[in-house]
Amino acid sequence: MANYDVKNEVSDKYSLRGRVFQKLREDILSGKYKDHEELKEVAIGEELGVSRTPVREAFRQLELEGLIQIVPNRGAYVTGITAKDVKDIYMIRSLLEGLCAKLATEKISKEQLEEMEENIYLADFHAAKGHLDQMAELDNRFHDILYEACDSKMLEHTLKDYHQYVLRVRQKTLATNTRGRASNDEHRQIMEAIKAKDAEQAQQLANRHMLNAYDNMVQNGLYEIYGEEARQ
Amino acid sequence: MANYDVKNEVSDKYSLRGRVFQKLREDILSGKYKDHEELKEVAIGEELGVSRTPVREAFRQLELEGLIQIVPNRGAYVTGITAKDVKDIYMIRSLLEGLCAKLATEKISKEQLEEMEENIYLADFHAAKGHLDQMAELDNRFHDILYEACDSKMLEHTLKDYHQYVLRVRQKTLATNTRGRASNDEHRQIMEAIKAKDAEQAQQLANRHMLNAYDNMVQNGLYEIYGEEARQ
DNA sequence: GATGGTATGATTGTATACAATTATACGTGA
DNA sequence: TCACGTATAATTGTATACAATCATACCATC
Repeated sequence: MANYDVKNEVSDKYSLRGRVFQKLREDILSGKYKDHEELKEVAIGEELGVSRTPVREAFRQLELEGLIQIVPNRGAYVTGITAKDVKDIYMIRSLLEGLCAKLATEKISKEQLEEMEENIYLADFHAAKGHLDQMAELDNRFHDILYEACDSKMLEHTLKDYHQYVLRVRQKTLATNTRGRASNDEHRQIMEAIKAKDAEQAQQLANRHMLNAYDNMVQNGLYEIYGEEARQ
Repeated sequence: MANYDVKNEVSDKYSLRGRVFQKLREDILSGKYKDHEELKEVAIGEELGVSRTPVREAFRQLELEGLIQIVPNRGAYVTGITAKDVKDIYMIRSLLEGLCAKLATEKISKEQLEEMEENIYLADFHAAKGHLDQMAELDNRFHDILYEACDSKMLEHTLKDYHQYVLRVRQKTLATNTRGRASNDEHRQIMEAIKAKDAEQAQQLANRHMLNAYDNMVQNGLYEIYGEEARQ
């Protein structure tokens, strides 16, 4: 069996296809391409200096991500992310992160638990210093550890997808320093429930953690970035 | 705004790319291609009588579905579905179908509710007659209605993905006539809870419906189809 | 015999050419 | 003026050619 890189993020960064995919995803999520806008293969290709082939392949991936819709022989149309989408994602994630934490309580390895503790410790440090970028990075990593620790390929895959999806929003959320601290405290509680093998508690805490993150986001009015018409 | 077909299933059936995608997905899920098997573009292309281009595009989609893993400049390797995956999917679906039913209680349209009632009525008829194919078809449709009725693009998308994923297993499950009837009775209960606007009840029933479906599957030993090594 | 390097073949990555389909513009006839 | 059909252009769908990368086999060297 080939010992290929299991940690390989979906679609490599260094092929043209991968770069086109990442670029387009970023541009759609950031709002550069508006809802229902048509994406033309040659135009995108010329803009990025590549031929149609990698662009087309990226389109096929974006379609499965739900970011564009491809109509045969017609074209590709942007299906942007709306405020309603964000709300729904947090609702879904709330349930699934809870499940994930519950499963992780049984399945987590010693190494993963240690990395979690280290993560939280470090995050305390950066919170005190006001290092927002590092905070965001550590927050990402905390959740990734949790996803990996649940020992479910399916759940991990789904959660990582959603995580990616709302990443842009979430990073702005953490930029409010108080939420950064509160978030890390919640991480600590989750970690300690897992460490104590209290699956029920871990589930509830992870569940709440998501709902809190969403509430905070709403309070700070971060929906603005998606424009008025995205509002439900 | 272009009035493109919103019901368009992911990847059209009639383009070469779409057909290759469907064929490969079917072959992977049915076990024709074993775990870790390498898929070669030219070989697949020759087998299906198409060039590499549609095959490559199908590969990119399969990767995002998690059915294969593409290693840059090396190749595509099958990531089969294991018994553990099926178990995890039902666990996840149990939560999400519950959420979906809860949301649908508020959002369902009169037309959707009527189609549901008709669906259940028809399923009773076919159950009595022992028409297994129609039962399976109606079961699929019941869940699709529910997914559409929750009025959440994100949730609908995720649930449809998972539904597709386990479809092959599920159809065999319904083939046991008693489960077909029981399943339809559960559908009726869910529908009536929605009709009575009892969201909490709808959520619980949908939740249980999934767990029951899984239990039944395990009892009937349907994991066999994935071979011994798939068992956890 | 083991090790390492090079040549060769196989496979994927990308670009481009051509075919099929769809959208648009224009002209004809009522 | 409007409806309709046809021609043309634009765009996507597919096939193929070429480039880059990787795996393998073979041979030289120790």
